[in-house]
Amino acid sequence: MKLGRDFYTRADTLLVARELLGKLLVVPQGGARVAGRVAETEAYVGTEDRASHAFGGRRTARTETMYARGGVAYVYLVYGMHHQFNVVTGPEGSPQAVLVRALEPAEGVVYMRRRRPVRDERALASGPGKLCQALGIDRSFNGEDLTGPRVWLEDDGFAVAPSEVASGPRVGVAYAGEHALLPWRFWLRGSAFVSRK
DNA sequence: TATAAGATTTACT
DNA sequence: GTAAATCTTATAT
Repeated sequence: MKLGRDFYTRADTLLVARELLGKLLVVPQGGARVAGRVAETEAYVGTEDRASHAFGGRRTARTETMYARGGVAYVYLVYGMHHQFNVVTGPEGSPQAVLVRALEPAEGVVYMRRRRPVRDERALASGPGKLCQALGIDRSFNGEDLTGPRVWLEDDGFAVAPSEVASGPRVGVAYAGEHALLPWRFWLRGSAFVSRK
């Protein structure tokens, strides 16, 4: 079933990041379901996190979405060419989000392959930019309500035991100093679909 | 105004 | 392993 507002608005973003593992990210298109199981996430926590776009309370046209209430999509462009899909968490005015970094293709794989002609299924969505290309997520999804009909996360009963969740430092945030070392990246232990080997 | 660097991926050496 | 592609934002002229 589709995750409701209450899942996202909780205060503990790290908990949301952990619990998103194993859920399905669904983007219906062409009358079909296109979905992947979340294999890797990263938490970006509020104004104190030097790695976060909202560090120090920064507020720009791009980061405005991070300040929305939990349960909306934060989609932006990095390096001028790759989209990143995030889930906003916490209450309105609290800029926190969880970056979805990797998916295991689950439904509508043919639609994903149409946009990403790769041989190995493991390369379809094993990275934050890759999964956006595979699912057709672009900036038009920024601010989209995750309890609405265009994109959402759902629980299909797939259980993830605590021992199956691994954690470690986040990727690509070396500029964040000591905050770059915090174990705020989570992934399914042993999954072949995470972004790094 | 100009420049540098980034929550990355891919192709080529 | 290194480099290129190229939009947004921050900081320096």
